[in-house]
Amino acid sequence: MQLATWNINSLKVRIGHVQDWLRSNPVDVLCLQELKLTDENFPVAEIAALGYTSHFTGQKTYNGVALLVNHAKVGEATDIVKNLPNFPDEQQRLITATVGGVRVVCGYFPNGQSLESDKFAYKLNWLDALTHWLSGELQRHPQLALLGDYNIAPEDRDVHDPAKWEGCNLVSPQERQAFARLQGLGLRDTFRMFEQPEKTFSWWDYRMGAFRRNAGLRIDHVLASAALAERCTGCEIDRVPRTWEQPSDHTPVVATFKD
DNA sequence: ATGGCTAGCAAAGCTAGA
Repeated sequence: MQLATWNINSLKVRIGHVQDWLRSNPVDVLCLQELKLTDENFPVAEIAALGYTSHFTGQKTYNGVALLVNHAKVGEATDIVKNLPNFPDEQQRLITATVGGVRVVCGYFPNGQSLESDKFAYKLNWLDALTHWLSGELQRHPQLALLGDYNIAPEDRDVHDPAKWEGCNLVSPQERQAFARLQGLGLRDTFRMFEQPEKTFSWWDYRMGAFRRNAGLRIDHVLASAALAERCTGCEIDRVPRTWEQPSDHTPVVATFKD
């Protein structure tokens, strides 16, 4: 079983990239973030033509998340939950479903903007609510994966220039503690279960030739519950779509699990 | 390299992203 996550930064602009990527990477579930469109504008037919069922919760302009399910390989998704039941929120940042015996949680974590911002407090509150909700969800579903754009680089080796970024939004101690609390639930960062090339990142700024200089961050993650992590045989970041014309600033992360 | 892209909204520069 393969689970993937990709912040596509506007599904309207990137539908062609999603189609191209899924044709060469027919994963079982693809989690998308930053749809930036309302539900009535979701390209259900284009995704269905690829053999995937779409489940999504969108909003105008911002946020929006989706689960694309390869129904021929893993069957249809069940028990779909949109957003955090314990955190009323206008912003559409979470969608969860059971697919192929795994509870798949797709999240677009708040960015935070800066440590002084109200958005940073919102980010920490959102992370707190997510952690509490997940503790119950893990009891109900021992096989669970949390995929998405976390907007957190968990360690300095996930940052191209740790000195420059020290204490900043995305790498601050508060955010890394929140990430550690997720790990405290038994969730494991599948990427770090395996040997990886140094300076492997999942996001590069559009500006300043950041991709060319590999000046990136690893902020997109696949975390797996203890029981699911036992089945994990690999986790890779696919930087190829970042080389395509008019790319998303994020690139897909794919985790593979034994049946 | 100290936001110097990009997308959305809407019709010109704003907000937001990370």
